[in-house]
Amino acid sequence: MPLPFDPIAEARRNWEARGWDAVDAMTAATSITRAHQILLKRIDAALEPFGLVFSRFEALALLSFARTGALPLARIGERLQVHPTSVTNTIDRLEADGLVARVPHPTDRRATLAEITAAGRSLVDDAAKALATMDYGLEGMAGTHLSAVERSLRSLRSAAGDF
Amino acid sequence: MPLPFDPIAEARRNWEARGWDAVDAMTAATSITRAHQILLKRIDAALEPFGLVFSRFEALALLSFARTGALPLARIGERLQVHPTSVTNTIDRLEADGLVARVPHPTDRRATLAEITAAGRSLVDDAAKALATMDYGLEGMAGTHLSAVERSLRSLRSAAGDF
DNA sequence: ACAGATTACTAGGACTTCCTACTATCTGCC
DNA sequence: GGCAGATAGTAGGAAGTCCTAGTAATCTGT
Repeated sequence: MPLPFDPIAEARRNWEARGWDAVDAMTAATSITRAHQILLKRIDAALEPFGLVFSRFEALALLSFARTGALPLARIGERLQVHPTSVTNTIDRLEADGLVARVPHPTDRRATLAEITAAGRSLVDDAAKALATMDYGLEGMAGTHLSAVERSLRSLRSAAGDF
Repeated sequence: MPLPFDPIAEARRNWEARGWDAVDAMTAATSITRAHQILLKRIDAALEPFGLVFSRFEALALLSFARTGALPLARIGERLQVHPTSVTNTIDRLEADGLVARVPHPTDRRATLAEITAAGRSLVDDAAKALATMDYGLEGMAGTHLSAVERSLRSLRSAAGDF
């Protein structure tokens, strides 16, 4: 049951009426928050048949691209930009499902490698196809808009120190 | 410690090499996810001195704009696009901090109104100023990019049935 | 008038993420 | 060598979100 008006446009009007500043930033930030919420729900729904959620899919995909199919957990956290403890949790789940295996690092005894299994490779490939089919939750968004979003957010990520 | 490369651009290369589809959608979706993560962290940090997080701030701001300063919880959930149980949780916290009060709906005995208190009004105003000062986490993003993001995501929100 | 469908809210539980703190290990420099 | 500081991973805990299920009240159609 959609609202009869755009709630973000309405928030903008309220903000302006109150004399609060940075209205453009507020609407952009709120839009991003809501877009994330929509996408995550759609993507997780698409991944549900595979027993995955987006974060686990991302980790699995990353491992599938590694030359040896294995990476230290710390490396995974850097690439996916998540907290070390989140990586532990993600890999715990993937390991419990037999999609990755923890193996000791050959030279650094502090480190643990997560290595994708054959089952993991097979699953991530099917899951990627399923996600592509539903355009990662963005179906209906024009290609020009996709590029515009990616381009605009790149400066934010860069300024945040991602790369 | 930034990565020496853009992890999303790198993901794009890997996706293409593997022959996976919807690469533009993948990069856009991943960018939105990451942007949300960055923003939420910055915004919550800015709200921390006020004892708020973004979701509680949004609820408080919404109530401050209501003509009577009060709304049924269901109305709040619709406007903020969150699950009813999340509203209960949000209002629980705000009520515990004396920023809103639950009052019975005058005509519908199923419903409960959340009414902003004087303390709540004062706090939300200060918090809004603090958020404006740091541009809702988007400082450094050009105005044209802000508008581009908002415009591009509006079609997504509309297609998702928000309004 | 009234039974069935709908709506409002909340309790309990699952899940994900982050933070702090801790152990084990490695690295750089004296 | 050996010690201080950095790095890798995990346990325990807090917070937020959603889902399912359940109670109470209201609305609807006949």
